[in-house]
Amino acid sequence: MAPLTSAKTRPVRLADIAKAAGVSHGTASNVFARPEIVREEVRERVKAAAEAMGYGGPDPKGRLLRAGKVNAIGVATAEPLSYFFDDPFARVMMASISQACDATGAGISLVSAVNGEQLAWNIQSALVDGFIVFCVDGGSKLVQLARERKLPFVALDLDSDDDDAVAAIGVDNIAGAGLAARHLTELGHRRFAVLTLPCADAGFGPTTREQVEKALYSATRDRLRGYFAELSRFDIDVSRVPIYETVNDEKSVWAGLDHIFAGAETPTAILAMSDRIALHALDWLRQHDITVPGDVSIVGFDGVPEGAVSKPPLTTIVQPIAEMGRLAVKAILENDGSFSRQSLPIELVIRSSSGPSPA
Amino acid sequence: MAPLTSAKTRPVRLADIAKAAGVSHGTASNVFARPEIVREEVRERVKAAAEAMGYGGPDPKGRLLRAGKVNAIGVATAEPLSYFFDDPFARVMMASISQACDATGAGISLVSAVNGEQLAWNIQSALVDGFIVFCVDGGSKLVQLARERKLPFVALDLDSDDDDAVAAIGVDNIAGAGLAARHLTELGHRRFAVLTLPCADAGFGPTTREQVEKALYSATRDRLRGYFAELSRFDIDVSRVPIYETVNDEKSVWAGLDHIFAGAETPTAILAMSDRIALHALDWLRQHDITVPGDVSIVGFDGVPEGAVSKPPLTTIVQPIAEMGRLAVKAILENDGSFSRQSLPIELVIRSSSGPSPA
DNA sequence: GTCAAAATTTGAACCGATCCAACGAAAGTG
DNA sequence: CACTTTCGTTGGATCGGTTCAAATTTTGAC
Repeated sequence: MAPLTSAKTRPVRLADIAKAAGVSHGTASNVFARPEIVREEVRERVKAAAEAMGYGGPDPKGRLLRAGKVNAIGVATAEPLSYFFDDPFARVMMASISQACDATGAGISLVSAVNGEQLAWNIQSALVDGFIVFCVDGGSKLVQLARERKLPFVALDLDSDDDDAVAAIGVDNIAGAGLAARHLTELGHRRFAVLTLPCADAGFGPTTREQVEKALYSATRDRLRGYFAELSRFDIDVSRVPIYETVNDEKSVWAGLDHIFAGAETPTAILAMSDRIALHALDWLRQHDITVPGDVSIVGFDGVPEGAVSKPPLTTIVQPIAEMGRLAVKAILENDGSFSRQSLPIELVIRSSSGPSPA
Repeated sequence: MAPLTSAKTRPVRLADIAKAAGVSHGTASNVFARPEIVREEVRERVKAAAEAMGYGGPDPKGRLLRAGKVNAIGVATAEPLSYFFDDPFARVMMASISQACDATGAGISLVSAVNGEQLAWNIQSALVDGFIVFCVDGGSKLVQLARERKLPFVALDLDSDDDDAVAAIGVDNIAGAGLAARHLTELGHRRFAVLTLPCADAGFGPTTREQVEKALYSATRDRLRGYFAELSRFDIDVSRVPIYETVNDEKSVWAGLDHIFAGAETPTAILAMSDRIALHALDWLRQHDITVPGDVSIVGFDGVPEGAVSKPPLTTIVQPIAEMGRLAVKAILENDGSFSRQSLPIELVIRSSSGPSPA
């Protein structure tokens, strides 16, 4: 009773079929990797043996070790994995990253974890040739982890504070935010409110300029700086502009508007730090019979496709998301070490969510 | 300026730091894998050596080979990679797959390719413990490829024809389609049109029952069968029901409706094989001032979240997408070989896109 | 029939870790 | 002080392939 294939495991290796076919493992390997250099008769014999023994082809695990290259890039975020499929910005970015990967034949590994411990492990053990890091929240920890791995990586975000020798691709958030604020002031608006992206680790609520300056995520900081710099230029007292921190979801945005419009002096213009925030705000305003842009104007940030078909279509600062994705993939794949940081142009796209101040 | 990676190579291996620290490679390995069993003094010495030599921790490539398990599951489709981020059904499915993976700490690798040659290679060389196969189009080839890899895999789709011993999770498309057709007939509708998912390899246009029977993707076949079986039961002459094949995008759906509504006898009820089709149809109808459900009723299929907030909200057959994702991941991860195929319940959710026949 | 060139095949080395049986030293026991 | 445990460390085996210089067989020319 020879214990043959125990149906549980697949202990059939290349060496096994080589022996079965009566050739060396070197030749067996060639049959799969470079069939043209092995004599037809032998090739068929090996293939037959493989077939007979239920061999599924060379195991990539083995090849990988020898080759060194995984041929896949990791995309990392500190959000839960589903972030990639839920968030509009992430989706557009991922779509362009995928296209770039498709074009070069590289695969994509999604790396994430909410729990910090787990995240570290996931990054340390990810089988990838490099990382693209989504610096949404807790970005610096991610960057830290990615760097420790000593693999090429690019951060999708330009941190204006530390030009820390970390390779990064992003936009000038300060300038972009300035564009938004300037657009609204030029339309005559003087009473503003700001809906921010997350600053602290969790939670939402009214916040202050000082708090936002401490935000983990640099884009949040820079966008507020951009808004306020421009508003100040128009002699608007930014210390009186209400700032509400959201977590980029419907609930917190609605709570923010509840809060803002409960005040005595309601704004005629809202600066939203993401299109997602702006779109949720549009819903809230519609439900409260506040017309846009009649009563209130709103400008988003990002330029996701949903903004073009919302009601009304959203005026926003569009980032060249597709281009960013493409460059990020390129930076990883063709990593020659030279790449450092790249700032891409943003653009104000005026649609119908902004109009003259009612006052 | 900072000396990040030496950019070219990273020839520093565990063995190198072991030598540098004057310990055996076994001990060096333990320092990283089971620090608690090595004496503190030694541990620190090895860590210091690692730090000094710029060692980024044990390379997963090596560990992988020894461990055998990749701890990642592959999600495969014959569509371009961006399908995962564009298609509403895929997105919901992926979100639930991600959640299940997050919960178990497994990673996700996206595997795809439009080009067949490339697809085969990508599947053969994917570093995963198993595959979840999206059987959208060209499903059988994918299943074939996945099977050859001799790894556990689950197809997300129940093919009513070949219960081919392939593990699969899906819904009873025939019954689901029946539910949709019955709902509309009970509302008095007698003039129908069907918008199908892709059948042939590419292209769209008017088609016939016979053509659809040859569809590559079983869901397309089964849904049509379900529609027609139920309609026949109500003595509707299904041979006169126009069938238009779409490719599940706006362009083909609109072309389909152009075609269908150009006919003499326009339908009062549309059976759409996906919510995506139904949603695009809703847009077309609105633009043509055809009221829904006043003039025309429409029922979708899938139950994607967008359907709940469309105008009007979509009556549809909802699949338990989240549950399917969860089960699929479970099937791969806890693969005990026992699993075969599982049919999940579908449900008719009546919203506002369906109403009594105008006639 | 002989010999060099061309075509194949072989087998050892290597990729970078983990695992484990065996071993040496320190600690505990009688 | 001899004798077991316990603890920490060692080094060889292994995971499953690819690669390449050297060996062997074929083929071709004279």
